[in-house]
Amino acid sequence: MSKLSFAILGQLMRGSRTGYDLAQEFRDGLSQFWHAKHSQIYPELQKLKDLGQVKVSEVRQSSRPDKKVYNITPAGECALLEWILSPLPDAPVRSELHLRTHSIHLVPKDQAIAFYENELARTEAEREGFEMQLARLEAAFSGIPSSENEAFSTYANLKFGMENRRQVAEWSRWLIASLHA
Amino acid sequence: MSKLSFAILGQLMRGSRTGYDLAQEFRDGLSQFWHAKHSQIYPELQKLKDLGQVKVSEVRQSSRPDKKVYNITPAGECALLEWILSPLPDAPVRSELHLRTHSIHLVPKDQAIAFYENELARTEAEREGFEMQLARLEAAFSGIPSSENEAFSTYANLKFGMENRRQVAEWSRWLIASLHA
DNA sequence: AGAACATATGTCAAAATATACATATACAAA
DNA sequence: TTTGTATATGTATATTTTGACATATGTTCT
Repeated sequence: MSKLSFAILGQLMRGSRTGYDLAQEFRDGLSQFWHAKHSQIYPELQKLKDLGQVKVSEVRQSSRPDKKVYNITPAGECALLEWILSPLPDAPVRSELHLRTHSIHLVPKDQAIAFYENELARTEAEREGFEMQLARLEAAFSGIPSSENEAFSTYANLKFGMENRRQVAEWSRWLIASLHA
Repeated sequence: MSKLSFAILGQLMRGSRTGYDLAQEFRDGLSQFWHAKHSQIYPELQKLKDLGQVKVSEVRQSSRPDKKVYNITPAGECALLEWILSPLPDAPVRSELHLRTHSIHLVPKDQAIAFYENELARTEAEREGFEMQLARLEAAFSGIPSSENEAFSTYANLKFGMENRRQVAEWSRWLIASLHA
């Protein structure tokens, strides 16, 4: 069972989805903490079906191409629940931004400043995105959702994203100021 | 030219290294922002040699196995400098911690709390590691290294690591408190 | 004397991921 | 009418990364 399997099961636990639906979620909101392309998703759904962790029902559509709707099975639920709190392996970090920063003393300062100004703008835009989503969730639930609700999990990750972008932005500003000095 | 190539060139820019040296650096300090195993490094050094971006000299040793010392070439330097400020592609995020958090509402609260208490301890330990390294660098340079110095780049990444772990720890504490409520 | 460990360099197979190829329907815009 | 876009599902190929296998030297500890 790959990590992608659990990513998919986690989504199916929130309701029925097609491979296409999942691909869109991995491209958009979900992409803040996991990412996958449809070329990975379709074969993975097949594997999960063979393992009996999801079941599929084909739905005929007239206005659109037919689709395959996937649901999690009790076996799938069981596997998901076991995985959530199992020991977390320390994931190898690969940040190209910091790989570049590691050699930043080699380049002209003005160009480096422009580079990080650009990164800062991206980071701020992302932070605003998180803040808007958080505000929407808070409005819908009149505050923080209770911890039994799936919206709580979503809230926790959105909050992380917002705080994280804030931290990255602050660091970028420090770096830009240091390069100016 | 893969990202690993640039990771290696960045290290060789700081001085001669063997494949073994690089593997250790990727396992230890460098691993905070890039990671690679020796099984990836040795073939990559071969490719870089074929491209003329590094040169190798074999060193006979009496007290240890012979070794191959790699140096960056002018062509390698040129490729590295071009890469540092080139447009940064947005890297797909894959955080297993947040993938799990996405389903945290499904598990018993007390077990979830224990899980995040454990993560918090790891994060704090990492933060202390960064703080100690930062303190050592500051002591060695009597403050922040100047931005032309390679120690500046190292300092910037250590500072990021420290601030990042602080943010992650704060979020973990918030999450634990929310699960208690 | 034997075991464990750090040094040192490689290869091979499998898994994970990305990029491109491939096809089909329906709707809206130009 | 043709072009583009969203829906919908796949396969094929290449690259990246991991984990296991493989070997050899010298030192230190028991």
